[in-house]
Amino acid sequence: MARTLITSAIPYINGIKHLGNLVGSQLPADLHARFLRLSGHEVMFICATDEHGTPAELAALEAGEPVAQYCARMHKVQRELAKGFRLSFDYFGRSSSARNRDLTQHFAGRLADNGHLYEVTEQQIYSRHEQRFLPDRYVTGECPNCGYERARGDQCENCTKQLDPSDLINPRSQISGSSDLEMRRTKHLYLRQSKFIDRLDSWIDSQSDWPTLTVSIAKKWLHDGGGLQDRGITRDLVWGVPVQRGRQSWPGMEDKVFYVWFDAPIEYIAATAEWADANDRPDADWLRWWKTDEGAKDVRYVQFMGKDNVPFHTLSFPVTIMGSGEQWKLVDFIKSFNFLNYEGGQFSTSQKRGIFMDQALDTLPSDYWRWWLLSHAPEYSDSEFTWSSFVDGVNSDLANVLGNFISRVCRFCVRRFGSRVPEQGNWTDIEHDFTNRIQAHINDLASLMYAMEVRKSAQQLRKTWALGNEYIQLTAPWAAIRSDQERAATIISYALNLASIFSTISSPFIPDASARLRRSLHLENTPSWPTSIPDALRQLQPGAELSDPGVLFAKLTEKQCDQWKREFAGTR
RNA sequence: GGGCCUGUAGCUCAACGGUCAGAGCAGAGCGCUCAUAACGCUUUGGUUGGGGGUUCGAAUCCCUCCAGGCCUACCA
Repeated sequence: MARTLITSAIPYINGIKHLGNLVGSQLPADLHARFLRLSGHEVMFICATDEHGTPAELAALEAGEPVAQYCARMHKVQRELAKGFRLSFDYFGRSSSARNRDLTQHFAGRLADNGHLYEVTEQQIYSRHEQRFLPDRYVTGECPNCGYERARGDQCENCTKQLDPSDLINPRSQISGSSDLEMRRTKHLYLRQSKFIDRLDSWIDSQSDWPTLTVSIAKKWLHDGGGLQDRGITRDLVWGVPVQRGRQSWPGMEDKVFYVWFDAPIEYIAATAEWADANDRPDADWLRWWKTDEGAKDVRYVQFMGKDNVPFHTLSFPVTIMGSGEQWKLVDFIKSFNFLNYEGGQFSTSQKRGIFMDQALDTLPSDYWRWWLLSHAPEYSDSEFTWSSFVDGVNSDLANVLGNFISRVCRFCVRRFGSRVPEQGNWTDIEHDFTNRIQAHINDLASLMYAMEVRKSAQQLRKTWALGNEYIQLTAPWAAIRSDQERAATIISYALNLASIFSTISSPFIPDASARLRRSLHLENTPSWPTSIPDALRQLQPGAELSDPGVLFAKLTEKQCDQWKREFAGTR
């Protein structure tokens, strides 16, 4: 059996994610995981919260909570929202877990043993008032270049000049406003990424099928300027994985933690271990997904992420893996996404602009969002959410094409055949023709789904749904039943079987509606992807009960659309 | 500043060197009345951002200009 390991970029802990975040990794990853499971693949689908780093500390501070407590609370919130959107993770872990601590320290130890780490003593801004070191961007002051007063320590937003915090005139802490700052010496560990340029280069070159976006970002980092630079992997923070060399302490590195981008991707591995722990399974059960020398040779590993995450997944994390000298699985395919915009601007977490996951679920069931977002996924360029487009898409695709097909067939059956699947007689040329067309459509759909062509898959699925209405229109059972009861029975049975097929092939996009439809057809909710459509069209037993599923998707009104436009116009 | 990406019908997007540049939505006409006033059929919309070049042939390759987006390594 084919095995696929799927990871979605892990969402940061400091708040509720917006729909742009959702469509950029977790949702398409879920689509792929659901499709592969339907197709009989063994799937391990992993996600987690990314909990370390300065923004988490600051968010906790703002919330007036200890950071560990804040993260635990926000993890639960994000986990519940993921459930609300029906994201079918096998495990939703935490980068603050003991498993990730141990693995992160293990990797650091291996890298050190293999000579890939070195110590650098450098000057860093320290705030005496807050008793903490400040990351460059948390220092603000006057730009020496253009005089802009709120320039950040890493770059001036006004003139875009790259800065060093020591360049700033009248520097102060962005966090407290305090100007009681000084330069302090501090020692950090650097990862020799530069040593891996050639290896990374040939590895990336060997990936002939990666998306342009993924490859071009990786290549730019690899070769621009002086080429890939070494990167500091430790920070002077409290909240994070304590710096250790495996199980050993690291002299001179006490009170330091690993950089969040060092431990975050390791959490993909750690979360799989957390999955094993949570299910009382031995280590071998998670290692067989990750170690090629412990059973993972046949695993295909696919990552989903937004384009901002690409450098860490194509370069830094692979260096961690390669540098360990151990047989950890490298990624086989990276599916990266552009950004989703909102009503002519950007979705923004910091400005709280757009629609956030909790608000979305309070407004409409998850299937509505899943369908629109996936059918408009920003695959090849940024794409745009507007309420009008959302309402049009939902009404046209879900209510009119799919929902109405289900409704007209089921209700006809309930009224004319007493809520039982009628006998399916011989097919005419019409049925033979439609069966061929349906088969071709579903074959194409399967190819697109396997290739992770998200928008095209949605388009193809919609085309397949439309065949249902075309069939009903052409065969006109309401006319047939007046003169030929048996013919009408055949038509309705054929259409009901088609509805059953739809419930299966649509389930990766709209799992709830699919399950509801299966309940009305009294089918078990463990479908598998149909390979022989002629057989699938004779699945339902004549005489089997069925019930009216009701309205699967309510049409959205212009009034609602206007209201939402107003409601979500400002910031939350 | 440098790099990458995008610009195609009113809207959202396909086509990535080769039959009249396609699809959905919106618009128009016809049909149907089982159904969520839904559905089906037909149909109107494009000098492919501007200009130049390469080629037998360009939306597609090259140059240039214009517009938008993203990244630029201590936010994640």
